[in-house]
Amino acid sequence: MELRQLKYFVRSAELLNFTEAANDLFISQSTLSQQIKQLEDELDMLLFDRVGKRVRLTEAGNLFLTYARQSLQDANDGKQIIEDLKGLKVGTLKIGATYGLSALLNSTIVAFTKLYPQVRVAVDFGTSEDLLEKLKIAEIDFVLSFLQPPDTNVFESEILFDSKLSLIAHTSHPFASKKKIDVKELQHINLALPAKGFNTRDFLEDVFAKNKISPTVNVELNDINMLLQLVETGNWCTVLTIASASGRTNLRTVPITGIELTREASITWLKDSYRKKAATVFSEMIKKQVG
Amino acid sequence: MELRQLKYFVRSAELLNFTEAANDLFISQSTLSQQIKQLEDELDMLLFDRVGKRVRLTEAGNLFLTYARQSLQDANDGKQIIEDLKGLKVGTLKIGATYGLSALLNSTIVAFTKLYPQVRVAVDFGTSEDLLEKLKIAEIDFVLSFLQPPDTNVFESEILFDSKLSLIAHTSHPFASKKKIDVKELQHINLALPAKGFNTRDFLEDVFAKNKISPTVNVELNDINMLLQLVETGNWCTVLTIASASGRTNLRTVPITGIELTREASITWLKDSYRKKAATVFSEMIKKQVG
DNA sequence: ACTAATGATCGGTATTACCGATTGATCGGA
DNA sequence: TCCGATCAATCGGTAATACCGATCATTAGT
Repeated sequence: MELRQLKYFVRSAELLNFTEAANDLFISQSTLSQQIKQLEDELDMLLFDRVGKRVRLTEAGNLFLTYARQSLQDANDGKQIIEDLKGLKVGTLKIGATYGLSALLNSTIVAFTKLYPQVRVAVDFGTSEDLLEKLKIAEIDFVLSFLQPPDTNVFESEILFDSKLSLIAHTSHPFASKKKIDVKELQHINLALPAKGFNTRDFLEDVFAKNKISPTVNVELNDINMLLQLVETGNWCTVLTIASASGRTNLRTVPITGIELTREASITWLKDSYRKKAATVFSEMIKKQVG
Repeated sequence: MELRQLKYFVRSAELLNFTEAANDLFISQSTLSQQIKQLEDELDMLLFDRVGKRVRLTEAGNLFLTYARQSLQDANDGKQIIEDLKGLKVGTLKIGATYGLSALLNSTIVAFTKLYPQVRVAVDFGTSEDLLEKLKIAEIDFVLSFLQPPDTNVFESEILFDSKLSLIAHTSHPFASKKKIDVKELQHINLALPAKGFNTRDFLEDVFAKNKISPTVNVELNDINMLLQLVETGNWCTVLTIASASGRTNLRTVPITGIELTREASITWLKDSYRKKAATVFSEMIKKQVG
């Protein structure tokens, strides 16, 4: 049994005339006759009652017709869902992102879902390491992070934009009004920083070590939003990329001088792997947004 | 797109291993690979994500899988319903019968539905002419009647049993206790007969004419059951086949002598037409019942 | 009785499903 | 780090079959 035969059968059952059905299907009458016969042989049951030059559906044919139609319909629906996917009318986009890029991500999500409201967007926040692991097993479509993945055999990265690390303080904080701040001054500020393991934190620790300074870290958190909320109380400052604080009007970013603190935000894909349409489109929107 | 390809795709999606799937499907790995590729080409969309020696479903593949499964399921269900039909687990049996055979019909229906409770039986009572018309356009599966259809090019008949016409009287009626009655004696009885057009009535009229007798016909009815109920009042007698009165204990049948009044009950099919299984089985049950 | 219409059948051709062998790549273990 | 095992893709050849045109048999309508 093949869909081709079902198609021939259904059309024949509708027209109850093999010759017309054959023309309608752009095949010869003999082919149609043979294919119907083949289907009947396989089912070991007559589907049509040939009486004279007329054909009628047998009881079996009538019963079978429903299922044949449905089978064709389902196959067609499958084809259609693929077309919808091409047009981004369905599907789920799974994004992995580090907290530092949540601001950028949020605005892109808003724009994306406006254009493609039927695509579900699932965001997975986590550390770069965790996210790359998930990317490896295709649990997510791509990763937005500041980390450049080392293994270029498995991953494929593209730099989105540069974002300098800077001091982030609430407007009420004494340092908020400063034009700039030297890296060594960080020692005199109460800091709330991302927990160890966070890429930015590890990067910072490296910087601190190299500059032989040891700032006061009162609080460390594994949630950037909570961190920023703490900063908004005015009790602490933090150090993050400028992009991290975008959208929060009551926070000020103060450039840190005395050392190069540029971080490269990048998008990372699984190398040589199929990229779903929604992912490609979304990444293009991100690039446009930052470019 | 063919069911074969969908079958290959589904199994491959389940095992996520082309080699195993190919073995499972009893085809070569190369064939499987080609067929999957062909399906992907038609959909213009990758269904599998080939990464290294692994295959994963793409988002499109995942979406398509549901429909592919359903399409296969429907085709299979169609096949199953045909099998059920062969085993008489579904379907409708449409029987045309003249009233005279209702008693026989009833008992066979009881037996049939006991064996095949899932087959619906629809009985169409009417005159032989009406029923044969319906048989011609396949509205019913066969006709049970006393009439032998003249057109043997269209119809195909088989005699089920002989049933003599006899006088039917209520136990309280004076004639009920007679052992036999001569055809000429009918003139002295008040008769209730089937309406003109009914086969038995037309046959009787012919007999009356040939014997030059004119019995008193007080009542004529186009409903045999009503006719028998009238007879049960004791006011009238009627003339029907013995089979017609079977099952009614308060009626007596009195053989009519002096003329041959044998009627042949027959089953009539549409010639050279497909006979549904239920119809064949039912007719065999009738033959067994009368044999 | 004749004619047009219809489905089945037959022989031949083009397509294609299928296979085995091979290649290229990857993975896991020694 | 190398080697063998594993896996999917590809190629060339073969067998199966979908398809066609021609023809035949039957039938419905004139």
